[in-house]
Parts: sequence; structure tokens; C-alpha cells
Amino acid sequence: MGRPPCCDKLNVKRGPWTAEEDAKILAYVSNHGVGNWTLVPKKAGLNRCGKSCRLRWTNYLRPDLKHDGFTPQEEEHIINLHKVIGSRWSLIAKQLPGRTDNDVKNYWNTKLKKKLSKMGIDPVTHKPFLQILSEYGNISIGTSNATIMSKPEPTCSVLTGLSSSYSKLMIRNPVMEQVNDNMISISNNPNPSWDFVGFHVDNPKNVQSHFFGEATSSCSSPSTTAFSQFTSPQSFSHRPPPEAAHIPRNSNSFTWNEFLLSDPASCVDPPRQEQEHNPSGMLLSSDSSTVTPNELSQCFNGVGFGGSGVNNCADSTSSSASSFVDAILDHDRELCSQFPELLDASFDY
DNA sequence: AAAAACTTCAACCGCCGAGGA
DNA sequence: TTCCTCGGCGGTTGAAGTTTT
Repeated sequence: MGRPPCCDKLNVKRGPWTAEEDAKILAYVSNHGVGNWTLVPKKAGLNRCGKSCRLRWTNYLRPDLKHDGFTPQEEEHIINLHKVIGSRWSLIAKQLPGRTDNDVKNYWNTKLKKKLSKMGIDPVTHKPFLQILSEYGNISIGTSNATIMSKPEPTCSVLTGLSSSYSKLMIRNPVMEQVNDNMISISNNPNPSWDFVGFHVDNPKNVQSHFFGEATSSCSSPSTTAFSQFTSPQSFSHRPPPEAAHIPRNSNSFTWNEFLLSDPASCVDPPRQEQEHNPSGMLLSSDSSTVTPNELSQCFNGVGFGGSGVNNCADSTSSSASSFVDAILDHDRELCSQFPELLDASFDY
């Protein structure tokens, strides 16, 4: 019945790989090619699980892998793809030649998530925190002023039970002032504490789709509680405390390029820069909160990194579209033909 | 200089769908 | 049809390295 087990997990070596073990894998693959990993340990003379051998090969030893840092173009592409398909790391990695799903996942978890959070962008929903607040600005609020000592860094978090119409918003109380019609400012509160803000939502389904639209796809836990973190832009680290971080009220109006191409250590309020470059507040590039079918198409077709630079997301002439991409686009067209209302600009994936 | 805190990332874990026996 | 493994995936862990206090 069935196949024999791939290895005796109790008696195989675990932990870091040695150069000698790497050499054995490389020698084996060069002679026999890739396939049937359960046989590899025995044939290559390794006391490792076949699964472990496959992982070592695919994540580290493959000759086509890049081992250098991610480029700003790759960063932007990861963000764009994550915005569309969530934490489907293998799919994202397939659009980035030389990168593995593990690479992309680690890079997202250690760098990009923090970058977005420091911008005041929720890395789960890809929406500016202030937009999320404004979208639900008609909620009734009552604070209990509870102090949360165990979360020193995030400036704002959302806790919610999706089955309930009552949610909690945890805010490290910043000082917020309106500058003009288009701008508000957030400055450091010299005496920050954590506030719990409870609010009722008319339609919990809306909250789920907007706040936590990806939480269910990115969390393996069956828990019904989602936890997202936000950090307001005033908390850019390693910088002197800004007098005030200005955020355009129309927070859609900045581009990832401008932020990602800048050094985080010297980054100066990207949304503000964008506002200065574009005082009208018009959208210059991709909308950070919604994705149209056309944008989806552009983002997928724009892969390949042939050197087109910062605008590769819009390079729809690329020939690197995969069958997966075609399938998504076909499905998208089908949906749009059946449900024209999906073309409405307010639709969020 | 030392300790603590933080970051990075290779490796592991557990789940799932496909498919072999 | 059922049982089981394989291969692949996303999430998590923990050792090592780095930075900060």
C-alpha cells in the first residue's frame, strides 16, 4: 500500500549543511539531474532527508540563483504582486528570475513589511492607515485609554473578531492636526500611550474585505481573530524626530518607486515629496489601494527585469507572461463580462 | 568592553493536492 | 476505493551576525 517512506526522520542529520554535503548534492544533480529526491540521499551518500536535499538545492545550490541583494525594481515588483495575490511566495518568486520563494518571503518579512509599516501602509491590505480610518470615519468611537506596554514599536494596530461587529483599534496616540484641505500632519507625542478605540461597523463583511481581505489567505491559523499592525510615518527610525510628518489626505497619490528607490535611512516623508511634486493630489502612478484588471495585467506582464527600470510594472510588452498569468487574466475577463460592476473603480481585490 | 536588543535567513514544520500502489 | 508518499507550499523557528545601549 503506497510508497515506502522517503527517510527515517529519526536517524537523518539535520541543521546547517556543510560544504561537503553541498558538493555531494551538486555532484549528484550534475550527473543525474533533478528528480526523485527520495533517492538522492542514498545515491549521493548523504544522511539527510530527501525533502531536506530538495530544499537545499532549490533554495541555495541551484546555479541559476542570485545571491545578491534585491534591487529596487524587484522590491517594487514584489510589493505590486503581493498587493494583487497576497503571500503566494512561489508565484511571486516565479516572476523574479533567480529568486526563490524563500528568498522573497524572507525579504518581505524582514524588509518590505517594515518599510510599508513605517510609511503608514498596512502591509496586509496595502492601504494607507489613514485611508482605512477615513473609510470608516463614521464609526462611533469610545476610548478606554488602556496602556499596552508590550508593544513598543507599532504605532497603530487593529484587533478584531471577524464574527463580531465590534472591533478594537489600538492607537499610540499621535498628535494629529489638519494643515489644509489636502494635508493633515502627524507629530510625535512626547508622552505616548496606547489607546483602545472600540468601534461598531455597520457591515462586518465590509470590514473583513477591506481590513483583512488577505488575512485569511495569508494566515494558516484557523483563528478568527486577525491582527494587523501599522506604524505611522512619523516613526521613521534612525532619523531625528521630524517636526511633523505630512501625509496627503489623498494618500493614493504617491508612487512606490519614489519611496523604494530612496534610502530608508535618509528617506524624507515620501508622501510629502509626492505631494510637493504633485500638488493637485492627482494619481501619478498605480493606485495604492485598488487594482483594476488592467493594472493586474500590467503588473504581471511587466516582469522580466530586462532593465527597463522603475516602470517595468507598466511594461506590457514583456513576453514573460506565464500560463498562470494568462489564466488569471482569462478568468478576470470572464468575471468582468459576467459582472460588469466589478469594473467599478471602487472594487478591491 | 560587555550585555542586550535587534536583524537576517537557512532550515524546519506541517499542511495540502496529486498521484502511485 | 483507500491508503500512503511525494513534491510543493506558506508559516515559523532559532542560530549567527550586527547594532545599540
